[in-house]
Amino acid sequence: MQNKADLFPDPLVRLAAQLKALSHPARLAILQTLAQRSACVCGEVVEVLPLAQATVSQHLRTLREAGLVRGEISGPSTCYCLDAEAVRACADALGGFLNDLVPAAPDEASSACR
Amino acid sequence: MQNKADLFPDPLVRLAAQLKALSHPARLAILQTLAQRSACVCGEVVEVLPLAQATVSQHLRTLREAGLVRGEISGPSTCYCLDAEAVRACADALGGFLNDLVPAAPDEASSACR
DNA sequence: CCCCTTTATCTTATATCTACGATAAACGAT
DNA sequence: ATCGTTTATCGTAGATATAAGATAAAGGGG
Repeated sequence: MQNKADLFPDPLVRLAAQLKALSHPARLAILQTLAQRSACVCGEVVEVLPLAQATVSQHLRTLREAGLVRGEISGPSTCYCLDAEAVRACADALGGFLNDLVPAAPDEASSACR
Repeated sequence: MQNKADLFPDPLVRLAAQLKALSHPARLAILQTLAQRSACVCGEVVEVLPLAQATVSQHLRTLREAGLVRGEISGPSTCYCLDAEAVRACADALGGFLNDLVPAAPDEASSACR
């Protein structure tokens, strides 16, 4: 097949990668859970979600690799929490992209189709 | 395997689905292309992207099914354009979600990890 | 009617994602 | 050192996603 994704401008590739990390309900739920209890204990996340421990760990890894979440080992358990700065940066990036697409003004006549 | 995605709250499932539609660079590039030339001719999109016609058509279908883009047949060709309203709604949905996560105030001490 | 253009769909291949059992690794406690 | 707890990783099955060639469908022009 080949990976054509890298043929696109870098900003698009990076934005798409972050959105991919957000594109599963389990990962959105994990972010909510981490935000609610700022105490970010990993085991709690597993209890809250309807998924096996291995699956949750995998989703957490995805979020870590996307830079939206940080984790550090603390004794036998691991402490996860949102990277608030990164979450804001991601929100800004997508917000900027979408606002560039749609000039914000509600001029409904702007659509050329219909 | 089984689809565990539906076990999550409906708002999360819907938001995740929209983000999934945005999670590929080709689709982001398509949205930009449609926004730039409000004339939304489909063939132009194929010329701009480094992808085969069949692949572009498939990405366009994904965007249509996500409700972000509309298309109507016009003679032999097809006219696509952004659904500006839907794009704004999507931006608001994600913005709302992320702002709920991160209380906007830059109190960097809020992170419990490190 | 017969081409030509344009686009969607069919089919197939390859790759990536999702999910989880099994197992390993790390640590605290006994 | 052995055990129990907690979490990451390995291996793997099944599901989706990506990509494109081939082909069909639909319209315009001759």
